[in-house]
Amino acid sequence: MPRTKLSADARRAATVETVIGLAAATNPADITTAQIAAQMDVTQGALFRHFADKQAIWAAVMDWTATTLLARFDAVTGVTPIERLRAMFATHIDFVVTHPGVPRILFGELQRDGDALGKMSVRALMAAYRERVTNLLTEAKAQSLIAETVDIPAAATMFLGMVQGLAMQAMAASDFTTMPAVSGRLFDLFCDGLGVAK
Amino acid sequence: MPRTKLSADARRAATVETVIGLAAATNPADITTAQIAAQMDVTQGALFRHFADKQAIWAAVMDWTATTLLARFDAVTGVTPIERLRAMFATHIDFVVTHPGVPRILFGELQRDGDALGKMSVRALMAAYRERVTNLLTEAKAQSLIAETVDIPAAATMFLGMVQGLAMQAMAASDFTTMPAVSGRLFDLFCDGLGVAK
DNA sequence: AAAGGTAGTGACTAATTACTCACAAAAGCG
DNA sequence: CGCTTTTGTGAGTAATTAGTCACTACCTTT
Repeated sequence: MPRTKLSADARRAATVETVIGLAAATNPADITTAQIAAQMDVTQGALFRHFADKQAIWAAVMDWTATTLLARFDAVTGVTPIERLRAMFATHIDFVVTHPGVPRILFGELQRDGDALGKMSVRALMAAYRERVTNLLTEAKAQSLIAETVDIPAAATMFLGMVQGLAMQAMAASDFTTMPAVSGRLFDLFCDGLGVAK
Repeated sequence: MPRTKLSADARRAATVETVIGLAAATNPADITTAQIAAQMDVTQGALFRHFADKQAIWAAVMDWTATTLLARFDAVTGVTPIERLRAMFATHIDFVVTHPGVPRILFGELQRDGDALGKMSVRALMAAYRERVTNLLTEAKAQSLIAETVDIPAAATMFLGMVQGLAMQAMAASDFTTMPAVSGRLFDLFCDGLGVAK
């Protein structure tokens, strides 16, 4: 029983936060509405006052993730596009380390069949992400900061792959704390591939 | 009702194949024992004669995957270690394209809590994979085929990340057919990072 | 061909889980 | 304060699903 009632907006936000917290230690596919409610000190029924169904909860989580992550990307600063790319990479890693539940949920949504809502969100997020990376790479090439010959789509795929691979390897090891240490060296290697001057 | 009874071994093998087939189009977390049985023209009860529980089915799938994939890696040929690395990459992509259910199952197992059987298998597979990549990179460096300065652990992480990222992006797009086309260009970029002479 | 072991059946169960709804109580507004 | 709106309760329910088991039918071996 909640000491204080929350407004609908606040309750929804709290739900998203709770779900992400739970996902840090639990397989998202195994998270039940009962578990979420219990964690929030609320009954199960209360959840369905704010979300039409369980899917809507996942959709809200994905929404929050996309909004927050993209906002942080857009807040990134740096003199050269390469510096901004590096900052973006670090920002993303930091986000994942502080919210380990997020990649788990993301991967879980990706598993859904057909065109499920959650999957569409992930797709949109990845597309927006890719676009930002591509733009920075294009800018870098225009400024001759990277080799003229760089295959930009391939480089964008590799950039995304670095983050995703790192996240997967962290999940496999059940340890996200080592990510920041590896990430710098990984980005250096990426720069070598682009022919960035040092 | 099955036209012919199968031996226990054959039935287990058929089950693994069926599950991988189902996972190509269905979220592994949503695959039920009833579905598996139906697909095999067998009753649900029959499955539990060959597997102690559902977990055991996933474990068998992971076993098959690890064995098959590693065997293909070890069968790879090429004059230089770099050529072998490229062949390994292509082999993996080819495997994923012909068995799209496999990465989905793998990602699903990775989601499990704690030290679930399936997760341990994935972990072992990834470790064995990483070891092979590391060995080839070390060999390449010894033969001066790649820059002396290459950060081998980072390069191994990047190699795994390329495959995993590619698989994830294919899952997001629900389209595995474009993978081979991208993979060659991706590997070229990887070589640039290593400083491979062309 | 008879026997014995093995694969498969089919009907069952116990547990879980998303979702509902009539009612209660808190919040906020004039 | 008194009234309305909105949030939360608690006790459901219907559906799904992994796993069981006594029995049957097939296959192989001698």
